[in-house]
Amino acid sequence: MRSESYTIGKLAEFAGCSVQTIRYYEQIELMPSPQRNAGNQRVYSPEQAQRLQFICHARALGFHLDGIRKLLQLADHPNQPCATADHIAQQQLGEVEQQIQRLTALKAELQRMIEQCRGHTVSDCRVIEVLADHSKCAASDHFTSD
Amino acid sequence: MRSESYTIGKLAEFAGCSVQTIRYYEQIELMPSPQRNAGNQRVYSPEQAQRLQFICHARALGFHLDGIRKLLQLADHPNQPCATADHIAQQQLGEVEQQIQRLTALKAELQRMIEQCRGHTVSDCRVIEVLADHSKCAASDHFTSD
DNA sequence: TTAGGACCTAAAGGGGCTTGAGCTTCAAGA
DNA sequence: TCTTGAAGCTCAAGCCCCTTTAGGTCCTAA
Repeated sequence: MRSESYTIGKLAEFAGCSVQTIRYYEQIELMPSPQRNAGNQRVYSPEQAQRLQFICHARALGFHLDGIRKLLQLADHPNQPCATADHIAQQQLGEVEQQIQRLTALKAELQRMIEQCRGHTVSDCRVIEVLADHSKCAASDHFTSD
Repeated sequence: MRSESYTIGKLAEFAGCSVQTIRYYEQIELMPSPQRNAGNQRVYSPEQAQRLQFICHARALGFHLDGIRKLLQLADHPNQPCATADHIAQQQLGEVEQQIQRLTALKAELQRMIEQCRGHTVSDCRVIEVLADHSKCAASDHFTSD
């Protein structure tokens, strides 16, 4: 086994995911089936390691596996225009921004709930009160979004 | 059928969830099995409607069903101290804050990626380049978090 | 009466893994 | 050389939180 090849464990460490996840990616054909050694264990090439790193990085950025599949196809054809990649990234950015907005609204409401908790018994606890009664929620707009 | 009772459809509308979701909550015993009318259709009381509203509101705030189950138990015992409810809400707030931090970092990276895309062919597209090479990612800290 | 909307059950699907059972292989130390 | 324990293997099921599908029954209004 040459130094520039990886066992599945080393590859997982390199790319920052779990061994099981790698096998899962192989199963759904996001990663190619690698070579095997004499004992039937997977042996990965540096190119395959790169590919997995790409996938894991994109996942960490929140891309869906579908989007990643498209990006990988693009990466395999470097002479095509990159409008599609840009589009996928833009879409991802949009989703992330929406999610941040939504979470920021939730954070405000949670904070208000917690701050107002008069804190003795459940019966005068704002946390439960607010959850029980939608109208006591100051910023109820976010329920309609998404 | 009295005016203050709900069919499952009306209840779904009232609480802001789907009919199937209500049946699912019944199945996992988050909602009680309601009475049935002569035609075996579910008939909900106002109390049950309140309970579902509580659940849906909490879900909209991102609480897990497990946490909601606990909150519901608390709500059923109004004379207990509310520390547990407060704790669950605090925990939820912490998770939301972390998520916002993570997403904000991702947003910055996505924006940088997109802005730098020189935009002609895939071979000089920063989107793909950055995804392929972790070291080209300026703020790579967030991969270790969580 | 009839159309069509709302309801029923049971089971499968989905996304993206994770866990578990029950095995084999590898690498390092005694 | 033997042993031991980590790492690997396959296949299947589980997880979260629903959603979808199939194939029916019931209700309501025209």
